[in-house]
Amino acid sequence: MKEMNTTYDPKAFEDKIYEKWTSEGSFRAEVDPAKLPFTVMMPPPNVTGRLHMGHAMDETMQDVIVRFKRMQGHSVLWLPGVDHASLATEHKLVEKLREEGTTKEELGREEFLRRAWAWKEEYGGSIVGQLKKLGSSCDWSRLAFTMDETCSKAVREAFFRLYEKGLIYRGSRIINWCPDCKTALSDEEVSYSEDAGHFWYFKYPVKGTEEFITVATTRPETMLGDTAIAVNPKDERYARFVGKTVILPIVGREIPVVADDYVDIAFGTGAVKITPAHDPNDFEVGLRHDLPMIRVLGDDGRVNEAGGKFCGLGRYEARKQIVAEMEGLGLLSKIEPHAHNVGHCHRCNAVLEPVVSKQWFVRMKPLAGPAIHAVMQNKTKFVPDRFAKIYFNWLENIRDWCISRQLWWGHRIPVWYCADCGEVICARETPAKCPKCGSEALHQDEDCLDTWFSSALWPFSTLGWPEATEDFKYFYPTDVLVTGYDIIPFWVMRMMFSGLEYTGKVPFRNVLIHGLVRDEQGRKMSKSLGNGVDPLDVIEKYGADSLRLSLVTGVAPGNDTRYSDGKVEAARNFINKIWNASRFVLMNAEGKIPKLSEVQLQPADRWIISRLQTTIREVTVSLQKYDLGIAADKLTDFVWNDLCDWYIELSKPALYGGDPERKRGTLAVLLFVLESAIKLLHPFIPFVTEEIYGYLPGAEGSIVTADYPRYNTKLAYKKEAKAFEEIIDLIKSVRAMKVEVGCPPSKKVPLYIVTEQKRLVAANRACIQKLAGVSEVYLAESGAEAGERPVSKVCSAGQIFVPLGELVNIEAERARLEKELERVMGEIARADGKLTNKNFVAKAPRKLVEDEAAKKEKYLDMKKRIEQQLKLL
RNA sequence: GGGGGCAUAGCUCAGUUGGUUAGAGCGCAUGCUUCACAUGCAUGAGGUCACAGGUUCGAGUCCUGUUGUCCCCACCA
Repeated sequence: MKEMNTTYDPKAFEDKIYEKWTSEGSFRAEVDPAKLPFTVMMPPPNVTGRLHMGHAMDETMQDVIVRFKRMQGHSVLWLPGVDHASLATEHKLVEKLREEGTTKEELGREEFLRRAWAWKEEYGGSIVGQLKKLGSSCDWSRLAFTMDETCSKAVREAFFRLYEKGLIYRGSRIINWCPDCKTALSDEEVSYSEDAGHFWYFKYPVKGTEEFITVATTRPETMLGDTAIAVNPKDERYARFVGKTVILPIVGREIPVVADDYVDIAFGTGAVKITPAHDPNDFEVGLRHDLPMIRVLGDDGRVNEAGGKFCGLGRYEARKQIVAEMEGLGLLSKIEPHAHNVGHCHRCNAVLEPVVSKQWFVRMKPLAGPAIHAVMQNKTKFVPDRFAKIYFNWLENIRDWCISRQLWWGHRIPVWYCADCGEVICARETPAKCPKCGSEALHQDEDCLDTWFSSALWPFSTLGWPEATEDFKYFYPTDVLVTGYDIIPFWVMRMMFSGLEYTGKVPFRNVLIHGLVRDEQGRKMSKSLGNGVDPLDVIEKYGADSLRLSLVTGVAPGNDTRYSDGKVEAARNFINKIWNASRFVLMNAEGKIPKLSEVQLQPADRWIISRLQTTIREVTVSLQKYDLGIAADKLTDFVWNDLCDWYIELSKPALYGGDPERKRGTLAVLLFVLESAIKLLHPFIPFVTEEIYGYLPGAEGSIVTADYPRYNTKLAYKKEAKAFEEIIDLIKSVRAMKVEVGCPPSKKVPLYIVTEQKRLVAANRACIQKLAGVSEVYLAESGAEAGERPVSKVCSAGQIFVPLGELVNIEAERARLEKELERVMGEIARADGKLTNKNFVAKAPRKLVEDEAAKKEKYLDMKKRIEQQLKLL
């Protein structure tokens, strides 16, 4: 046997073990008709990114599930991948170019893309390395990238199909425009924050009168594009103006006063300036009243030619000058401070401009319906199910999805325009000529697709769809998607409707939603706060297993969790415990160790085997329900308390007692329980369990593909285990008693036990001596055998007595017993309360009533004993 | 305005379909160099489960309301 180090040192083996797994192809998924598939698609991290704590938790959860299923005998595919992250990557690249003193326009599309690919190669590889550090057991031979050939083909196919069905259209709508990234965004990519702003009240002169209509605005610069004033048709204050015109100050344009229900009489002045090209509501008003749309802000956020003399000014400079000029004209009636929600770019945080723009959209209503139904019919289940509500809420209020981006890094829109006849051609492959006029003067749409358009296809594009590949047929639909609640609108929803639309099936049967990993004070980890913790630093310090375990323990599904070094330390300490328990077993395991079935089991053996069975059942059930936190908790409890604190201590008399057969039997039990525990733990802490597995005599191959322990009724030993609990209780009682009376733990005292479990106590005499710190164990008929005034305590097995002679303080002892009596009386009263309640006896399950009665008996017995003892004092 | 979460020990959190005396980790107190482990062992203190009603034989758990707190969506120019 190789020697194990005295302390757990993850650095000594984690990397080595991952290499072994890789070289042995342990995570290779096989299409095997004899097995049930189990498929998980990894949410692809962005190429630009570095793994953060959120990823670490997400990956750990997936890995736990996947390793569990693999050990259970499924043919597991956990498919890893990387996302091209169109906007995020391009944004970073553009910044880099700026530092180099150039721009993407200067480089040109081709050169820019060449650089982007180089960037991808560099960062994509680093993400893979980080995932391996964590221990992720994914099939690297199937590593996918959202822009690889297979995925790109799927994107064109999907676009083509939607286009043919009329579910993709091009149109001029108000979209969110980022003047920094210079692209359109979808509604989901806008993050709102409350910013301090102002209301500027402008007076617009009514033509042909001396009167004014006052309007308020938060964006004065948009007045350049005003094409009407709207009032509510029921508003008597303005009724006489409807149908008249006002003269737009500075610009001089004559614009109508229209009546529209959209205007809230009670808000502001009751009159609204209408800028159809720069506000979604105004846009609608404009359509209803057939108003011209005048766009006054260009793509760079500067006023354009339509803005006359302000042309070329930045939007805020224009705002300043316009306000000043209005004031000069005496048309600024007041300024009020006003906090309002302003949309910011998800990526660069710039203030967005709503502008009218010609973009590509996906018609969402027809796609949302089936996606809602599938979840209603439980074809896909959310875990926890409360997230289904959030999902419904999104889909029921969904608006068309703007999918075009004015970017270069991404999937180019598969649409071509004929320069000669203007025909619009959507095709899977680049067309050679115009199908209408035969012209070869075709040019492809300049824009790219929203990154999420390709992500939406991830569960099947990675398997080769639209081809009916073996992988696709075998591994699709996938079993579970693991992701954070913040991604539901971006991704979960879109994969759902995409899967249903293109494959006719839900893309996954379950969605396991988790929360965010926050910092120690509960704040979101963010770059600006600088409070992010790098998982790799933690791994460096504590090892990957400790990080993994700390990220799933004490976490309830869907809830946020806080990261803290303390939690990782606790996990590390636990793993060190496992390590040393293994070391203890292996140090003693010499010679040939018999199988469990060949051994004469002792009461303690049956107890630990029984506890193991219970643990197997509980952990298996929890994992099947994706309750990782509960599973980890049960395992920790079993290994630390039952195995280490009790069974290992109980085994020592047998190991060192000099009876070779007893020793071999105990070792058989120790090895069996240890091996089972290691297997149960493996999904959570794969490295250390693999390392320990390698030391176990008789263990073959890798723990990765070992059989997951199964609950065995024959090994449940329910009765025996319950009986043995009395021995444990007895030992605890002796220890407590010694502490209570101030007897030093090192002082060995004789122990007298009055019990009906004579055989059980006798069989465990050595254990009681060792664990309770007792010199001799006597089976007594009464406390009198322990001499005059022994200290006593009742326990579930009966009553224990220790003659402590001069150590006993009569008064203290009386107080101690009285306190105990009080507690017992309380219990009796409680049980009595239930048992005298006719309704309880009649309606509660019989077992419960019986238990309660038995309990009362037990406490009555205890009461009697304590009272007797008090009399003797 | 709409939707949702959370409120349990000093702190961080678990608590399965309602059912023993509500748990864990950390922290705290006391005592232990016991031959796997001080990254440890033993013993212990600490909780009106936010509040008020209701359903039930029985509520931390289910229902209604209140308060506090956080998040998401929408958004009035």
